[in-house]
Amino acid sequence: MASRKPGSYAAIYRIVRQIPRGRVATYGQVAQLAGLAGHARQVGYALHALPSGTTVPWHRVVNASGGISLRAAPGADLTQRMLLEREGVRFDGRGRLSLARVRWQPRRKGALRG
DNA sequence: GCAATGACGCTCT
DNA sequence: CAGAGCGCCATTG
Repeated sequence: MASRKPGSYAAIYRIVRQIPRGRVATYGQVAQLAGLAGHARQVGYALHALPSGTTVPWHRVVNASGGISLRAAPGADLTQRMLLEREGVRFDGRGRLSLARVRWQPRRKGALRG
């Protein structure tokens, strides 16, 4: 099973929790922020191990295509989209969102005037 | 330790 | 912009 290895996943969950409302982040972005640059797959793997009563806004994590990746749950993708729309995220006719607009921009330590 | 899998990303067409 | 193919590496059996 997914095994309880929150040791590394903890870093991933920490990043996902930093995602504000109305914004989304890609797996690769979360991975890099978590220190797992290049290991985007592991991010998805970590989220996959999330329980139902998790406090992690996993629905704010999407793939680099700006779309929702299919998963084991037969309707989970719809749930994610619903949650995102509820936060004001607009989807394209093909079920994809404008990453250029909703992409979460984490501020670097220090100086990013913005 | 080897083989197969996966909530992905990038490049080419 | 959209679709298809290859590569990346950790987790699982």
